[in-house]
Amino acid sequence: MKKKLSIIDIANSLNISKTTISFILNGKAQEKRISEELVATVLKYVEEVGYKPNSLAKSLRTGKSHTIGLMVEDISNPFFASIARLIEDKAYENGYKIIYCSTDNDTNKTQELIVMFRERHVDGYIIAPPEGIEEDIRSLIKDGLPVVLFDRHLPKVDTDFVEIDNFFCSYNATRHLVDQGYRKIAFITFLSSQTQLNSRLQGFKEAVLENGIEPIIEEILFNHNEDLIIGPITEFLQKNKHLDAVFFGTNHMGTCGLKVINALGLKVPRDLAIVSFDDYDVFKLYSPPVTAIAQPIEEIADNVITVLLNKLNAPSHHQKTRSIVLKTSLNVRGSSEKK
Amino acid sequence: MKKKLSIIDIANSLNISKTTISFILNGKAQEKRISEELVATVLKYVEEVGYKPNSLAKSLRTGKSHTIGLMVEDISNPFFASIARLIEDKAYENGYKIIYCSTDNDTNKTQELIVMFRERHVDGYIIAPPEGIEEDIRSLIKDGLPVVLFDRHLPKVDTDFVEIDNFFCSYNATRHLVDQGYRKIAFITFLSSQTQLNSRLQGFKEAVLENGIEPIIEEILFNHNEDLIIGPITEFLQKNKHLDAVFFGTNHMGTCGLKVINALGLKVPRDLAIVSFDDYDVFKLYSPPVTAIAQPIEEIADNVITVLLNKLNAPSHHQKTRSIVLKTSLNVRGSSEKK
DNA sequence: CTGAAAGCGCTAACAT
DNA sequence: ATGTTAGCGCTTTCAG
Repeated sequence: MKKKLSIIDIANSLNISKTTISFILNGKAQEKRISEELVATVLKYVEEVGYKPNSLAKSLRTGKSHTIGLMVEDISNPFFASIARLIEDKAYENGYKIIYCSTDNDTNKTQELIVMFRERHVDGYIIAPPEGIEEDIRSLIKDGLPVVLFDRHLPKVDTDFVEIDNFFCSYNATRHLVDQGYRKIAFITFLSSQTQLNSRLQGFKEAVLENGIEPIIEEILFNHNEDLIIGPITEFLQKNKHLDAVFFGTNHMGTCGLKVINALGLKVPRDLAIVSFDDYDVFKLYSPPVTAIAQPIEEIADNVITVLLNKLNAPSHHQKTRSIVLKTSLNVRGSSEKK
Repeated sequence: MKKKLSIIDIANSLNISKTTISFILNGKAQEKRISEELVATVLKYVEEVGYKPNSLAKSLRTGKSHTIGLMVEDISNPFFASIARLIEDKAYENGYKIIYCSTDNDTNKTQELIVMFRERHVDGYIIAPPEGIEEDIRSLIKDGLPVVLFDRHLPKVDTDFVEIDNFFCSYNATRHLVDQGYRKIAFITFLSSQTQLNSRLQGFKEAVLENGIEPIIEEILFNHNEDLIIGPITEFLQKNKHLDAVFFGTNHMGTCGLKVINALGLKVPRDLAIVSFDDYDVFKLYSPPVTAIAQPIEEIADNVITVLLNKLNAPSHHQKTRSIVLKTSLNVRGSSEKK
């Protein structure tokens, strides 16, 4: 119906040059010393007819798309979904829109996705990187594209990132189990060299070894399909009946673990005490409620977007990279009651 | 580093016209009867130097952005997060990317978001519409933009939509409670005229009235803030101690309800039987596990994207609109055991 | 203070 | 079968 109008249409209607309109619309009226009345007229007219600049043309010309690419492990994972929600809000507040994708921790998929984001000319990248993606990230940075990693980082790449103090909180949670009297503690995690998982593992080891306890570790292949996580956990728990506590390295692992525990009819914490990473409804509502390490989701999102916006608005691209490490809290609940 | 190359660069390198390149790259070689060898040469060279057409320029020229706008109520809600994940996958498979946003069921916010999506020239819209958005949706359709609604629809707007049989599954779940011997059944829902909520309410009413039971209904203001849901539920349950069963109208309501039930120390199902909409981990893992209405998430996503892609590829824009209504299943569990 | 004009990279009608 | 060229709508330099 109503034909999309362009800057020329409105220039004609107002009998002035489109340059002037452009200047006014881009806040350069002052700088270009355009009369206040003209500015007012133009603004009023533009508002009246509901003119919206074509952002595609604008992007083509300026090279900025005002789009941020967000790559998470899996948007349906509550941790990433919550982060995405918060990042979305902040981004929109600042005039950026988000395009997102789930990497499934798959390096190839992630590479393709990065190519696609580049094609789409996203202005900045927020990535929870899978392993093996170092080269691609480095290449982004080399080309001057702002990148912020979160949840984990790449030790061999000098980038900004924000994450939590994985070693400490894992160490701390393990100590909690020890303090509660547990001795046969297993750490169940994904088989991966991702920094966050590795630090969590180290934190666990440190805490048990320090107490003269032999670490028991079960590493499961990452898979989006729950059955392929539940299966191995079941097997593991059945083979290790002497365990008195389990520490789950991620929320997904924890949820799957609870399913297994229910299926096996184990009583928590009598048969098995439990601690899990990430605090969310499932853990709060379980009976007994599950002791969990709560990540400061809002703070993470805040920091990620702040760092990225800084880089986006940076006059020089040569600022120092920032590593932000945030504190977590251990929410102690019934699942790790004193033995 | 490596300067972004354009179609002209490669035309020059190969000493042919950019038109030819464009034709070849867009699969019009046959149609334009370009020699197979030339096609091969070009394709090979393009691959070699890693040339990627500038999609911005392409979009500006063609008017297609290959982007789909996805508007959900809240991306951090597990139902919407799961749907988003599935839609994302399908869209990427078909060469479309997703930009998404959370409406919070806020009409004004949604209007602004629609304006933004239009500015960004998204090719198609997938929307879980809030109330009062009829005019804006109508205007999208009038302008020839493909729109598919899901989860709910707008009775006064003739659009494609996919949703579940809310009336029936709600009726059915209520009957289940009645069959199990419950008589003082409350339906707790959000105060809203959204079709899915309304149908669920009607289904509940029908089922209880049919059995000579007085419907008890609690309607709570929609809010993103959990405390403002938990508060009213607490109050309601405390004032209505004679209840023997509660039916929660959405997953969020159900989760909040469980928190209240835990806080009040009520035993399920002895003190209160429970049924909730949407089946997810929290309900499966609760003790006792919660009887829930499972939506066919994958089917919903499949249908949504199929319908939208159809419209996107449609030769004519005058196809009939399609209303797709999918079946759910009632997963009966311990929370609604026979009284 | 304002306007003319070049050009971002691409597509497609039109020419050859 | 392949090349020429006119824009898509906008920003921005350069001239008044």
